Amino acid sequence: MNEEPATEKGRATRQKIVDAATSVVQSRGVEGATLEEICRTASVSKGQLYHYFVSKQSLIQAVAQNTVDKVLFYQESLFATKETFSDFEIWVETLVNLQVELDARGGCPIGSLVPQLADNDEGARAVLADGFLRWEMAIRESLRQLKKNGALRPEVNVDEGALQLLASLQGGLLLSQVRKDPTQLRVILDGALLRLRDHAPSRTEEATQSARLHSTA
Amino acid sequence: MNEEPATEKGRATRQKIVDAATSVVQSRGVEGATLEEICRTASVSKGQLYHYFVSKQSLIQAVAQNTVDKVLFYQESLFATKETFSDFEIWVETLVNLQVELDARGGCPIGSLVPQLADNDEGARAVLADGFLRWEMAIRESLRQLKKNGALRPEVNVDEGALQLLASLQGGLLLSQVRKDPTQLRVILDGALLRLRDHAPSRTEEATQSARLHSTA
DNA sequence: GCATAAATGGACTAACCAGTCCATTTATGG
DNA sequence: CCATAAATGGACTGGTTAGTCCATTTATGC
Repeated sequence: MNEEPATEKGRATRQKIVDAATSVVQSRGVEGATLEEICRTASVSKGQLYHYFVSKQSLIQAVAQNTVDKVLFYQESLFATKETFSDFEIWVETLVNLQVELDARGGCPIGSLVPQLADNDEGARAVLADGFLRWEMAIRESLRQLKKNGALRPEVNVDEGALQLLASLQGGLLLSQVRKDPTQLRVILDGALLRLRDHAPSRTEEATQSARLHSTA
Repeated sequence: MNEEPATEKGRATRQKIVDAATSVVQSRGVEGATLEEICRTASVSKGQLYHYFVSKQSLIQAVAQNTVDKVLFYQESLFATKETFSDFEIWVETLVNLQVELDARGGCPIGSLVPQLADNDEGARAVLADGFLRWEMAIRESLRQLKKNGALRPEVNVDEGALQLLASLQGGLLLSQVRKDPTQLRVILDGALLRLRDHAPSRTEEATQSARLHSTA
């Protein structure tokens, strides 16, 4: 479908275009993003864009893939080491703080693309669905780790838990965005963690973990 | 901003335009919806459209309001009588069945508009935020009723519960849409309901304390 | 039924947009 | 260095779009 760059320079230019397009799509939406603005943002000519992409649609699919890769690179790093419940609380705080910095704008970069692409572009839908699957698996592995460490009771269904946590995150980001209030995300995610936490070990250990969380702030 | 119809016929025409626009926006997106397709769908001329709306943006705001009204008319009816927990389970089944009928397309009509409008159109954002508030209040009232009937323990925080349920619904619809699998919504909502029934203690105090400690930025 | 206002139909425009085309420049491999 | 391929710049086009304008038709109130 697309021209694969043959040289290093070509690959760099292609990536520059995809990054610019990702940024423009994020702020203007898929249909609102024009190739002219993308070219201007990337400091690239129209000829270059069509040298690397056969159509706007194929560029948009690359944008979807790029968005997924960026978000998951970050999220997978956050989920790399999750041993205790307070690690998850730190994760929540990290996400809330990010939304504060962004002024609650943008929502989830992946989630925002879903209503615009899922029903009209099967290729893009598959890319986004794959992104959410990777995300869900990262959460699932972390919960499994927690269980292994005894921070979760064996009866806890980590598969369902991961899916529900991801859904709460998506809904939380949506509500934070529309209400311009990042603290909504905290209340929502804390609630989602709650059910898992009900199965957490004794109050004493919980207090220790809580203390550690608050002292590292 | 808009011309208010002076006659009954005028009001009918205006509504016909808004309904057509709502439908077109749902399938093509805000930017993808053209005034020509809207006029064709409504069987109305360009002159009529601009007789009732000063711009595309003001039409889109009317679409947002119309979408909110339609969804909430339906949802508020569903929440009218909620006495027991199985009433909520029926609510979940109703929503899942609706998504099956729709082939998991469209997602939440209100939620889908958020990424497209919240950051670029303050008027539309306010309309959507108000819609979610009404929705949250309907859920809240139902939970309060449940509590009154003894189906929920007195310690349950219905305010947080309503918000978390709404977030799970939004995230669940998003994931169902992108995965083309309506059953995702059931797993997600059942989990959120279970959380309320099993009555986890509220973490409000701790959450606010955590917020205080972390929001030094 | 008449004067006035509301509603309607549709041609028209200026701007814009995705996509084309091709001449020119730059890199690569032998 | 030379031949070839890759990369670049940007003018151009045909179709589309939001928005305009105005003549005509239809309704309303007195």
